[in-house]
Amino acid sequence: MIFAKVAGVSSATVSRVINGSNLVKPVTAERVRRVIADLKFVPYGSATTLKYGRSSTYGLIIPDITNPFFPEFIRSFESILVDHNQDMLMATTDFHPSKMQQTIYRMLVRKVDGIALLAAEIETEPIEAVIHHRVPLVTMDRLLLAPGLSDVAIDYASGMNQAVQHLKQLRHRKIGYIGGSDGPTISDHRVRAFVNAMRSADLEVDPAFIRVGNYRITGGESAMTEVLALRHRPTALLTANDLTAIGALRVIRKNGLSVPKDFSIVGFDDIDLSDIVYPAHYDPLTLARTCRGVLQSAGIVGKES
Amino acid sequence: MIFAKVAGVSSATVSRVINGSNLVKPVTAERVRRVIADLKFVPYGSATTLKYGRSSTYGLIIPDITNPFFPEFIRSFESILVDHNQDMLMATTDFHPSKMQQTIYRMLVRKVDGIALLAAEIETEPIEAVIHHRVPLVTMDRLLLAPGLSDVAIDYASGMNQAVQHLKQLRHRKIGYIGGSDGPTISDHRVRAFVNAMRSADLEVDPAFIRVGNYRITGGESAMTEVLALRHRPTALLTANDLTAIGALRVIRKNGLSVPKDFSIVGFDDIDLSDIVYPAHYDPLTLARTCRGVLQSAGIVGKES
DNA sequence: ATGAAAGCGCTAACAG
DNA sequence: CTGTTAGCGCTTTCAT
Repeated sequence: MIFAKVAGVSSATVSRVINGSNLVKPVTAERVRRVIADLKFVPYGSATTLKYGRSSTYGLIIPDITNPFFPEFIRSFESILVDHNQDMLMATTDFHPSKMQQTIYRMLVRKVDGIALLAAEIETEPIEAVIHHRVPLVTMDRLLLAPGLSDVAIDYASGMNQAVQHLKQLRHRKIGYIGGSDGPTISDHRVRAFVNAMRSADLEVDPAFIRVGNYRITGGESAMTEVLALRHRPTALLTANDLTAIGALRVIRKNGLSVPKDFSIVGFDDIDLSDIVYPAHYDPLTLARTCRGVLQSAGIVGKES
Repeated sequence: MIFAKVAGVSSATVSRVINGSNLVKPVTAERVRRVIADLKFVPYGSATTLKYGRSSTYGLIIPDITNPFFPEFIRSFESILVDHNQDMLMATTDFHPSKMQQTIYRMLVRKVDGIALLAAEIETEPIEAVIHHRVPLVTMDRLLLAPGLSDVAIDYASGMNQAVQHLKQLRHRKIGYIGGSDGPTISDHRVRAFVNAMRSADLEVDPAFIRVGNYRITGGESAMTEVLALRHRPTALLTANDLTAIGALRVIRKNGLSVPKDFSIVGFDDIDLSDIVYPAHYDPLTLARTCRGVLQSAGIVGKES
């Protein structure tokens, strides 16, 4: 180590000083610290990673950073990481399973200490790779568990009940639902929760009022267009997430109708949007707790803190 | 290498196969590939990083991921990185200089191959550290250059001219401006561009119409509150970015006034918000070009592609 | 209280 | 065409 020679010590001593070992004579430590500052010495993280297989880096995989829910999540997630001196490797899948596979591979190469996977694409292959390499993995709303695989699930039942009750109090009876993408994914849970909530509220579910979206604005738009084409329309709509709500809203406005006069729209994320009624389902606290759950499972945050 | 023995070759050969060297007999290569797949072998990136000092990772530092401009930027940035098999280390400063310093340090430890710094906090010390370690650094709108330091600047003059001309055509004469944070930062450029644009349009600049914000919704709100308290009000407002515009909008609505009836508001980022007039200044193309500029300077993208 | 040395996994140079 | 080896920087054990 070239640097150590300048300080007149061995690299071992430098290492000890940097890691705050108390085995170094204060005078020596002080001298080393001064040289570190003078020479702007920065250690090589990769050497430590190589030696110990830990990278102090966590991977975060999200489907779509354009969905305002995710920036808020990222913010909390990163903040917790930073507090623990960990870095965040972030990647977007854009809903492409192949991108997700690449991303996971790259994260394994970088030896991340854990992965939070918020993308719903149910590709089991890359997930198995993660488990095989014993990298803690936390998914969201997949409702699948396995050794090395945790899942943080949202309590849809309660959220949907809140939303439906809220609409019922506003005297809505004909309530529709615009879900997430078709297929055997998360969205099922939400639809089911919606149907159950309607039953609990003694309201009838009209199948024509249940539409499929894609978690994005476009999905909300096309679903709402379908709804407007119906002979009998619902008077209120729940949506799988807030982007879907925004899309629906746009179509409503484009057609000269208005919220809340002609329709009530309830989103499902508590994104910061005015003019719309939200049950605070994913409120900041819940959000932070979710993050904490993710990181607890990954083992970097203790159960209490 | 334990793994290499299973395949009956040396680690060097495995390395050659992985890196696509043509010095390996096809039969051998095939056999190695099969074992790689069977054993789900994933190389240790940190070993390569240690050997060559390159990590194939780029750092992206932003002030506030809650500002919708940044997710859109991140998306483009990451997409270009992924195309080049690079990873993204992302960090938020939340406008805290100390966070920025920590972040940069951590990125140096991780031996990132380049840093894109979109946060405006003008702390020269951490920036000097980056330059000292010869890590390519690209800033945005700092308008400062140095060896190893590039800057991608936005053409405010043109944007402001577009905006002012647009408002003038709508017959506005009393146009105000809500800027970014106070102090000797970027926002200066924008204010100056605004004043110049007004002059070019032969419109008078009323100092009372020029207000300070903070690039966030709250800043737009308080500045707009001040504006509403004025005896003579402007009829149109330009804002430093879109969040500021949203804040102003909120206050306008809260006071029973409306856009565009009582005020015209023009934001400055082209975020996806309806109901508001935007000159497409940071349109997707411009955005991508900006990213490309950032990455070109960092050396991972060629001048033409 | 400090130094010497080994070893983490990879790859380029060299030897065969 | 393939194997051997050195060395990247760090930390820890073992000497001293």
